[in-house]
Amino acid sequence: MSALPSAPADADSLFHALADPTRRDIVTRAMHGEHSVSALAGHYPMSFAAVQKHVAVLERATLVTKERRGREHLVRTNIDAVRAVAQVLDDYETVWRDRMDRFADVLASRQEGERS
Amino acid sequence: MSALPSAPADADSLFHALADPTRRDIVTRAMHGEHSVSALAGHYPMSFAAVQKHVAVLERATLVTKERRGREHLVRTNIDAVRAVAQVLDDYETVWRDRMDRFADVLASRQEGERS
DNA sequence: ATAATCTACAACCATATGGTTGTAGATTAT
DNA sequence: ATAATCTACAACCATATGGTTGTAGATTAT
Repeated sequence: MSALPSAPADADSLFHALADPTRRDIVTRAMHGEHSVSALAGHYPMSFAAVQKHVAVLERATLVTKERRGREHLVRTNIDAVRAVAQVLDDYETVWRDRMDRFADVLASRQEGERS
Repeated sequence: MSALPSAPADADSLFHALADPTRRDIVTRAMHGEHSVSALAGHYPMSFAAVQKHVAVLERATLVTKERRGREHLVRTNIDAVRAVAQVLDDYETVWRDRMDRFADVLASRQEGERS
């Protein structure tokens, strides 16, 4: 569907980036619209530098991108990276489901055996 | 569907637990069947104690459960916790989609205005 | 009974992480 | 031109993290 403007980062960076409530909140805000780093910083009880670091972590994980507009750097969520993480989890789900199916097969063939 | 044998942990613990390749591998192995902690430890180039710590992190995050069988503690993946993480990401996806829909509406009504 | 196996946990260490303040470079506003 | 705003980054600090070895308690095997 969408082109790949930046290949998603490794699972390590992605999960680590999402393992912080401030960063998850930034991802949510940056989905609803563009925000400068200082606009974002205004929402959190910490220094601008701290928020800037959080944005940098998200950027390294490809979860957000920054576009320079004048002296501001607008932060935007990269939904493809979110989807990449979801994909990892869906893969787990698939593995689980396959295993359940095989398990059901074994049970079924056992019942066949008992019946005959 | 499935009952809740243990309420999933907070998103912080869940994402953090998944942000390590060894732990993700343990989750995968423990989906395919039960493994004792030492059986798991055999697969990784680190001490038993290190693996035991990884299992403890996964257990605190509710991603695995341990059931004692004799002197062994069998580790099993809790698929509901995996689903809980997937849910968080699906929520992002939903928010994004809603935003896209509203955006499309705005564009459509604008075109209406131009046509009339 | 004794030895071996499995797990838990303490103590320790190096590095990563999340926060701080301060300085400096770009850009915009006055 | 000068001041204000926005961002980047260095230096620093306390704590968390991922690893280690060692000790000890349960359980199983001999």
